[in-house]
Amino acid sequence: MTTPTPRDEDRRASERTAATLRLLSERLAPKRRVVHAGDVVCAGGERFDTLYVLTAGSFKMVDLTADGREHVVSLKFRGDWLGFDGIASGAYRCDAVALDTGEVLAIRYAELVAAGASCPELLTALHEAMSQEIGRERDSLMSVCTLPANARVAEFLRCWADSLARSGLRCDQIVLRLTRAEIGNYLGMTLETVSRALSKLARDDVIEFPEKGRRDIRIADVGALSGFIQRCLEPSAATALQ
Amino acid sequence: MTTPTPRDEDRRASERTAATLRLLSERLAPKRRVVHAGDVVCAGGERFDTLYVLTAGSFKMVDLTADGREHVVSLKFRGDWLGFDGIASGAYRCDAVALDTGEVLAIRYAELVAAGASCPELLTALHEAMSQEIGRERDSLMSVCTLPANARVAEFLRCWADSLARSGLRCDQIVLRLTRAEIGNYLGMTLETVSRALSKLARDDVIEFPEKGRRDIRIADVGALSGFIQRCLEPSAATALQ
DNA sequence: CGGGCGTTTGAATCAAATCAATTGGAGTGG
DNA sequence: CCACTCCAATTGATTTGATTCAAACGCCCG
Repeated sequence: MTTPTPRDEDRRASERTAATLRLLSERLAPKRRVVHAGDVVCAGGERFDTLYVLTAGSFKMVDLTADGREHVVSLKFRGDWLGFDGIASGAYRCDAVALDTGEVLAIRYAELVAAGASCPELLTALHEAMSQEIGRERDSLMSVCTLPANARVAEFLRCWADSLARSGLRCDQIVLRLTRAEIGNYLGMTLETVSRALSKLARDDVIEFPEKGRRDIRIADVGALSGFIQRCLEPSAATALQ
Repeated sequence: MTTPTPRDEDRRASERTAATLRLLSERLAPKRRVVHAGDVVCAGGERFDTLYVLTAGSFKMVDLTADGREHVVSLKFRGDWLGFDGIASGAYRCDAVALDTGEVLAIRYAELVAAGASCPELLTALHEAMSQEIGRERDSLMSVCTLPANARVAEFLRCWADSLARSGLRCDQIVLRLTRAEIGNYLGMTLETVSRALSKLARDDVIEFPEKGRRDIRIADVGALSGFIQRCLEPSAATALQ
């Protein structure tokens, strides 16, 4: 089971995003832009006029508060759009920072809406992407609110694996391109707690660290992650702690 | 200072939502629907085909997890739209429950998009509302992740007051139509902690309970709430705890 | 008046943060 | 190649903020 066959659901999702990317390319001839780790697209505060669609690689969205602290608010993968938060206020609200090398399509919002008049599928694609972001962000809010630390880290990995699966990529091998501190920032806990949670997951054989450096993670069975999360919620959770 | 003059920003926001409501009414002649406390619009799981715009009253959005627990994920006020989460999946993802009597406009999504072809302002209104929801939800995620319990409750009140201000309503008087348990559920803490935080805020004269029943809250100065939140974050926060 | 629900408040407990020390890997330069 | 630094990560000890458990109060309504 080194390269498990994708679930139907994931395959369909993957095909759908492929179709959307094709549609956008054909109808709008968007500029393609290759990005490398650390590159910033949609800098917070910058005037909004274009949306970006991620065709490869991954991004973190970083919000800066007035008092200087910064916060990772979401992660983006193939098929996700960047920049929606700019439509309402006319300026991007946070930075999109590339985590590895990848590619985005730059889509002028005005052009997209104009083209939408003659090609409703474009609007449908836009609305679905926005709707999905709303739902996705709600889910992450939910898990932050209700799950204990160990489960939250497990859920984080599960989401990451899910996103990879939906992108059509193998999801049994995750290369974390975030430090423990950044993961903690994203999940609302300290880096020590993240580290402890990962150690606990490894100790329970839910994940594995194949390399010496502990940046990449093997997830033999995504279902085991869900199981771990469940165990954290049960009252008799003696095993899922410590 | 019993009825403070609205800030310019709030006045403009209020006018903008009024303009949007007018536009929707003129172009789409949407059905108006009066709701009473407890009424459900957009039941989770129901097939999606219409969006609702709130013209009066307030709503809570309640998400039900697979295992039966429910979670208040956001609050809605005049000018907010309900049902965006249904676009992507074709079904509403959570219940919208009225907190008091109010009114919504029912807008068929298909009609809205069709009318958008000849009246781009309709699409702009839709996109701005969705974008705003994305930004708003991000903010609430942020505060849940980073603020300690006392500050989180203060922030909750500040947001509620802000929303009232943007609706053109007086914001120095809030009638909580949620129990402590529901507030706690929304903010990711227990009802006891909410109660303690409110008591603390009252003890510090940031809020007041004018009535015997402790459901409505006077906020003489919204700025004082922000000050309280700041104090919670400072390292020498001796005063903002306990 | 009495029952029921929501709320407040106190005391004990616990999970996570903080503080602190150590390890480990990557990169640099002698 | 090794010594050195730097930064990320791990792990342990301690503290603390929030939950849990428990009791009492207040309000509403039959």
